[in-house]
Amino acid sequence: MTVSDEVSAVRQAFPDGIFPAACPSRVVIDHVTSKWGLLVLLSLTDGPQRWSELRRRAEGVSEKMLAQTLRTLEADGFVHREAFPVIPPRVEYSLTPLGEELGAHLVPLMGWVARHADAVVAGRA
Amino acid sequence: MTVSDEVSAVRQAFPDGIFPAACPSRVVIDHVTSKWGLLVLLSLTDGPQRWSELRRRAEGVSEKMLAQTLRTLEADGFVHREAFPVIPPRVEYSLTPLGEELGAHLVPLMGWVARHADAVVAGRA
DNA sequence: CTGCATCCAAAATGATACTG
DNA sequence: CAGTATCATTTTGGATGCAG
Repeated sequence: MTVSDEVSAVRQAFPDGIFPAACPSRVVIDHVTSKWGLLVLLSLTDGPQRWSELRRRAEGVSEKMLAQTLRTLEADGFVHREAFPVIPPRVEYSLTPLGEELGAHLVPLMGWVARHADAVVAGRA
Repeated sequence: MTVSDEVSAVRQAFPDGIFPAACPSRVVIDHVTSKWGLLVLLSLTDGPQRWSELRRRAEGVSEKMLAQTLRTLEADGFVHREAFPVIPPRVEYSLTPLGEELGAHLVPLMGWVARHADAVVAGRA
């Protein structure tokens, strides 16, 4: 075993070590690891945030992609959207309990990447 | 703090909570969380594997994308490629020490997703 | 068997203008 | 402020042929 005990969890889900194309995990993985999905989820681990704040923190995201990402994550049950009927409009996004669980796995991953990214990029001739 | 201590690691890297577009982490994240990068890395946590085996396990990947993914991960220093000068050709891919570290974070994530994917997908009306 | 190169189709993404 | 609509662009994917 090269990694750890958690491997068994993956093994249970994929006994023959194959990741089926039709597997529901593929869908979720695609959403979570999408270009902006990860950044949005990570931002939200800091607590509820407004649209404009998310747009600012996930630097480079277009309005279209942010809207799409948020709607996807909301449909997946990771993100909660709450709109306040005021003028000007105010909408707050936050993680659901499920989203918090997911974030608990994402944060260490991002932490590791942040620590090693410079070395990795530097190593690419 | 909504998630855990590891948050501080991310905070250190991104003090103002902004994920800069030009950040090296973006590049690494894009590779690691690419559609096939994740599956290839996950497969390799089982140990060294040949091209044909990876192609079979990451169900649905085309030759073009597998080749591209492997070259990217190799350039990043996550994957080691060893070609044996035999006929017919035999090429084995494995995780580098860096890749093992990364895999250690990816496996728990995938485990969690595998356990929740069905519920998530079912919940999408 | 393990790839790389090329062409073409399709999907994801982005810039911009506009609305409640 | 928080989006939507539209169009242009980029990226991705599949099919095919070929080489070591």
